[in-house]
Amino acid sequence: MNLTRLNERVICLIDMDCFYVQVEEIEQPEFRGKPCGVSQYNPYKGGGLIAVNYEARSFGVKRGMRGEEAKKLCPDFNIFYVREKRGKADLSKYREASLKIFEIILKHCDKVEKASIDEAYLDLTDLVMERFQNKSLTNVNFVDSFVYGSFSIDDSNNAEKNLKAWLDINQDLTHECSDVFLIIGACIVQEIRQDIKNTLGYHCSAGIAQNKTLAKLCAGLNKPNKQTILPANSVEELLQKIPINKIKNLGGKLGSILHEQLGLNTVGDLARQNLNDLVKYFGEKTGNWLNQISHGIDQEPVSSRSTAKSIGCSKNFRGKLVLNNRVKVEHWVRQLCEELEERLESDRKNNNRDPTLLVLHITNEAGTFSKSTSISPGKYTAHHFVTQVLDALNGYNKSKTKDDWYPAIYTLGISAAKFVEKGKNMPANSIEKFFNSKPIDKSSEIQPCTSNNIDADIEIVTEENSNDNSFSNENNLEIESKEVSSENSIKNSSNKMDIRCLLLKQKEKATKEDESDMDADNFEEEPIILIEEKNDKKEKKSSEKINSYFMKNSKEEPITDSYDDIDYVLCDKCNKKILSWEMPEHEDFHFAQMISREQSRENINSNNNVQNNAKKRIAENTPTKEDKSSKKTQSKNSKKLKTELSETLKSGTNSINNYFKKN
DNA sequence: CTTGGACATCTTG
DNA sequence: TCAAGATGT
Repeated sequence: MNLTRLNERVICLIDMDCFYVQVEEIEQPEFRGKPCGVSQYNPYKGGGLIAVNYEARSFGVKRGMRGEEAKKLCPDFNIFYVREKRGKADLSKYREASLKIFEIILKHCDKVEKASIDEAYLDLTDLVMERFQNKSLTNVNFVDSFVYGSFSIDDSNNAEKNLKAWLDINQDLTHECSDVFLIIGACIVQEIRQDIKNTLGYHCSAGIAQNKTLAKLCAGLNKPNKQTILPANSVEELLQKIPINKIKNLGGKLGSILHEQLGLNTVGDLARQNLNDLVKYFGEKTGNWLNQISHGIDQEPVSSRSTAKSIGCSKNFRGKLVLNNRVKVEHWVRQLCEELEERLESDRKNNNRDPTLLVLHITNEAGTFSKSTSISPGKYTAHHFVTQVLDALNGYNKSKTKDDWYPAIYTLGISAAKFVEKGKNMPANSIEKFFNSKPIDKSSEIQPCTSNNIDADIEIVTEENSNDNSFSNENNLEIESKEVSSENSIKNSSNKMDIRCLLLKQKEKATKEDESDMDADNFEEEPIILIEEKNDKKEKKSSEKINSYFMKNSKEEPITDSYDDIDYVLCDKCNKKILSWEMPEHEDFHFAQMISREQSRENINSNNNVQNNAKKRIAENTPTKEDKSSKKTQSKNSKKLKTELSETLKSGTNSINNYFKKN
């Protein structure tokens, strides 16, 4: 037995290149090799692009662009439209394609974690060790592989030479070292990718490294249709210059706190921070995680879970579409519940499980809230959901008149969760429920059946096993991993002192201002996170937005008999008054028309600019958080601190410097 | 001290 | 941006 096996893994991320586009291209091969994109909603604007193939990217077309914008950059740009149902995207075609791909992957490897509709993590350790120990090493014959790092002495810019140089160093594949394991892993990955390509026609990219975070990171280094190996010895070099937000889980708020408020640019900068400071700052868990990840350490296992923990749908209602009366609210509750029922039904078939929890989520001007109720056994129909949801929703309606709804709803979401095996959903509060409704834990699906499960009779075990090949309804879109720019200036100055000083200052300040109920020891343990008030931007623009909202309305919709104005929207396609909550369906109608025209090869590219106006971003009142200040669970002290600090920080351009200046 | 309910918030494509 | 989920408290 070799030591290496005990603490090293070979992990891979496989990521389909512009997945949705590939699905369409395979369906309609005549578009292969041409610049294409898949777009969603707002068909008359050319839609918002959710996937763009590489031919189109070379013209500068990007995800998120409008179809028409893309056409300007690339006149031959082809747009595929996602099917819509109830005013929302219907991704079933892509889910089915995804399933086929995963079936192939699973033929090669059983430790597969579905990370999204087009991404999978594989733990190849066992397979690699098997080949290593059997010495069943196929010839290393990489066709589209890269290695990260500089190994070629003479010409380090030549990727091919570089790879060859690295392979030469690790010529002896019987030599037990992590590079060899990665090479064997990369062979396996190449086989899998080739199988996918040969069987289904999809090309994909992959990263091979020692953990999930690194695999994901290096998968994005060379695309499309390429795979990248990250040797352990190159990790530091890579992280040194990689921007923090490229790391999985640091692409959002936490990442921007590190960047904007602490002035850290690269993972290397993060690695130079003092662990204690990170812990003080972000709490035990996050602080330690940041420290580990900054050194390329990530122990997260590849789980075999292949179904979602919750299934839900939601919709935003912007501008005049806000749900400000009961009719609209009930209409949309029904739509969402129907969709949910539909999706749960197929989930029930595929995954043999029932949800036990129904969750309502809303956003209005007072903030965002959620409320959950339990689902009674057997009551999985839209009808039941509607009743429950409306019941819960009423608690948020302060309107004094029976037809109106106040505060108007901006976002409505309904989801189902807490799945148990089919038929095991027991009436609430019954003791049987406690013993029988074992939540379905997909992470254990590979485990052999053991007898210590209270209710693991043979039948149930069989049912569980039958889940192995099913995949969840995930809606992630195609991954666009941007080229990692290496030109980031590496910040030289260590930031250790910054954090420490900041902490001291905070402490001082807090002690002064809130002496009575602040005790220093407790304070020490409380993580101090620089919360940039999430409403930053929103608050700024809200009043402006309201103005522009009214201006826009008066300009572009001067018509309509005034009394029912609120409920009607003027369709700028056909100039008819349409009930605002029926616009999506109405738009579908125009969309269908347009598509059929397009198919009959009429040129419709240039004729509907005017139509865009009505759909232009319309102002939306911003939720204020005031109402939430009474939350009982929040620590007064830390909240106060955070707010103070964030306000201080907000007010300056360079937050930390500014903080010190002010103090 | 552990677990679970009920929300709130974050991350991602 | 929006929608879907997962994670944190």
